Amino acid sequence: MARETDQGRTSSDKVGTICRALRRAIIEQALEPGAKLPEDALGERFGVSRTIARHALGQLAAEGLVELRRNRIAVVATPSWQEARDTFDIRIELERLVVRQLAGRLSRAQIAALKAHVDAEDAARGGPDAVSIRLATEFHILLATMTESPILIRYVSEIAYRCCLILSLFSRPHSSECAINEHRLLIDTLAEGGADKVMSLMHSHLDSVADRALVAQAKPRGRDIMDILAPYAETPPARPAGKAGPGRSLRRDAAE
Amino acid sequence: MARETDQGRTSSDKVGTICRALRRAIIEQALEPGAKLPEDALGERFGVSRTIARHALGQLAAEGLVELRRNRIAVVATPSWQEARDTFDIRIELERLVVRQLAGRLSRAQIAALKAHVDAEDAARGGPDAVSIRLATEFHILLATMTESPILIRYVSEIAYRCCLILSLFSRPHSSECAINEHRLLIDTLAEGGADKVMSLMHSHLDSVADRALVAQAKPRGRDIMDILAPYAETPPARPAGKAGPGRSLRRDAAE
DNA sequence: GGCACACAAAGTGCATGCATGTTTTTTGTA
DNA sequence: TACAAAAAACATGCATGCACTTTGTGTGCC
Repeated sequence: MARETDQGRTSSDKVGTICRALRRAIIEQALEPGAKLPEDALGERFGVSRTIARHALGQLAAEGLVELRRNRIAVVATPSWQEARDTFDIRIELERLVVRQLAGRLSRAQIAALKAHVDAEDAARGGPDAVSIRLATEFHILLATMTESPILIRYVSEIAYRCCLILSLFSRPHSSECAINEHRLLIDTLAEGGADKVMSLMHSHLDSVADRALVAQAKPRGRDIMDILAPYAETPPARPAGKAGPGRSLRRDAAE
Repeated sequence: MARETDQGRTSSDKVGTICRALRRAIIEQALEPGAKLPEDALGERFGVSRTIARHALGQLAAEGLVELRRNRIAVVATPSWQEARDTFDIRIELERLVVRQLAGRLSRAQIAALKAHVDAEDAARGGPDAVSIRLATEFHILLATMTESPILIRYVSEIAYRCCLILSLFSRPHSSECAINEHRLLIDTLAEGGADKVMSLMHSHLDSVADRALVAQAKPRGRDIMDILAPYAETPPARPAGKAGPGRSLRRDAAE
């Protein structure tokens, strides 16, 4: 009874639970960009009321993972290619900051944890791409966590998740071996301690990740049909063979 | 006009209204760090129900402007000094990105808008510090807006607001003339177009802002009384041994 | 057969009510 | 008077209900 600020075990934190679940589902591409997220369905699935589901969607929207349109069903965010580029630009700067703070200051335990994580990445190489991408992302988040800077952690996490989303949108089948090697190299260089060296290493690592993801600009898989058909729209719909004249709302993909 | 991207301007958007109002109140120091924000009071004040007030608080918490503790009244965030430093570090990198994108690409109208804003800053020089700080912040947000990169705009806005909060916490009476001059110089250099030059200019500008704000680490004005008294707590109250050094602010939250 | 309007189904926007947890006041006791 | 336990007041956590908006569908008119 006379316990002092023991908020640990009794906190239900349903909103947080739903957020985590949805985040994970999104970055593992179980929920593709554009997938609908009705409050009712979420609430029912997680055993809570719409109120909570709604709140969770609000948080996810604040993180940029979900798009919230008024009076319309929320959908998983669908960043444009330009947004994707900008996101990676920001990510590069943020993670340079991370490794700058970390260079030469990691404890042995931390280095071990990082190596263990990369081993896990390695182990997942045979599995589905989604898991590899998630693990690679979580490596970067783990790195950020070690700065113990709440703001940096939050921003890097957020943007890394967004990049995950982007990868699932634009990237073709993911070749993750190189990323894993780069992660190992990153750890070693961090242990050595040259801040500038690690920063440029991180820079080029993320650059190559972005390149692998974004070279093929012309392939926006789950994009809005309006955008996909834009190049074809200049021909008149005289021959409506199923894909010439999109009226208005033909977004009939995704979400069962 | 754009067929989408029309979020929030129309209709009620009560949550957005409350968010904007609270943001402004916070950055103008009408609400000091640590100020309580009960859902009831907010709801009543803005003529909405607790549900909406609660949702708004959630958004603001996601932006880092308010702290949300379970089962407790929400309060305006109170960043630690270390968090403040980290925030400015991030801000520098983000705004370097902004001016990098903008250098040499501003239209005449945009430059005019920027200059007009600085004129407004100038006009507000006699008034209260809070307004000067807000205007200076909004200058940076205006700059970010011109990139037309939603992510960059969001992040810079968020972090600029946080910096506002930090200024109100740590900064002594604000001397804003220099900042205004620096803003003018920034505009001119942006118009000329040397990206590197503008970037380093922005860097030094924000560095000096941070310095003006953060030199006096030992002066956390509106802090929690527990933190304020922390240095004195280690000795019995009979003889408080002067300043034992601020060292660390003890974290009482057991956030797992 | 195609188009427009009307109507029904689905979904969100929001307020309210009750349960639970926290803070403050009251009260009983040494 | 000082102090601690109980209780009232207060505030949040969450579910539910209703109104309004959007969307899908059917019907009548051309």
